[in-house]
Amino acid sequence: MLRLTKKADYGLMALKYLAEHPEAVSVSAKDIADTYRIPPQLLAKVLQRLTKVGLLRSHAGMNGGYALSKPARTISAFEVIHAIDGPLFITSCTKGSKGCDLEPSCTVKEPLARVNESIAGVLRSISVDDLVDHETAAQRAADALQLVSLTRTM
Amino acid sequence: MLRLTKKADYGLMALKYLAEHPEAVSVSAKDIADTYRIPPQLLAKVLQRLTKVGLLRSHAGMNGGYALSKPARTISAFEVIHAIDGPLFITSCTKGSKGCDLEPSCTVKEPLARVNESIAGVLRSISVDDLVDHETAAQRAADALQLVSLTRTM
DNA sequence: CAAACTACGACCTAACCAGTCGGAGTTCTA
DNA sequence: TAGAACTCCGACTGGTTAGGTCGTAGTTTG
Repeated sequence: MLRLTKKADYGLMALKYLAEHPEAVSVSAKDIADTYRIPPQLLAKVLQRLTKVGLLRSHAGMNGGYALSKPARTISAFEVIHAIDGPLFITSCTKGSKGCDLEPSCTVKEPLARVNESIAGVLRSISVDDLVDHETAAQRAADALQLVSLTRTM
Repeated sequence: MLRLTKKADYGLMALKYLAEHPEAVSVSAKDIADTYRIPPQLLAKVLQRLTKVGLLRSHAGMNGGYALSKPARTISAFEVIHAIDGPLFITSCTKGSKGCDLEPSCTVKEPLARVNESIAGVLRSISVDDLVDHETAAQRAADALQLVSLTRTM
């Protein structure tokens, strides 16, 4: 499965929208929701979280809305996902502090933790700006894939 | 969250166990379950799926059990996860055939699909054998991470 | 003041994961 | 040849979580 939540998707879509409309001083959650046919209230919640962590700046009141707080190129997909879905762990047992129950069983988890880091690295390499320019993002991801493949044993 | 299921964890643990005990002709699900304190029936189910896709060979009857159907080095983590959890899609809307409902909204999904490929590449680069030899696996994953990092923009 | 926003928390619902149960088939061994 | 020790498989349950809604309070502009 290994899929990220819809909220994270919505967050990325919204940031992409904002990156595509730099001329707009402030865009309301409703505008973005209408564009992508997303439940407005749900998107609002997502944007609020992104505001809380400082990726967005909000402006209440009439003609209010959201705007990027820094250049799209400096916002990574990792930041967005982390802000919305929390820390990403590929292992199901790694729950914050305590490890696997209380057993010495999980010898498998150590190497998987490294895999987890690799995935985080990939997500860190993608910026919101990359989402806008398809060509660039596709190329960058392809490069990453190719380099990773070099380490394959099979 | 982006985490894989416990079943997948169990599957990897079991394969690791089998790889560590090449002298055993056949290991019962119960033996492995006891070792790792895993619900025996649940593990049995997982092993059955792995058998179905050809990663394991099963032997019914007394003194029966499971054995690897090919060298541990040639079994990737990707295969295991795919067999147990099904195809992995990072995007929540990519459901087999049909795309995002029926809208032109999901322009975000194209670059994310590339990210998905990168992650799959990382998982493909880890073999069951790597899980046994921690040193090697850690090194390989670290290499992969470093290479990926080279493509970062930030 | 009223309209159009953000902000926030409580709530509901449906899906899915984890784990259990029961029964049927298979193989070795005494 | 009977029974023990397995695999195999589908159905069922219970708990968690994601997805989405509702209502209300606060803020800014016209």
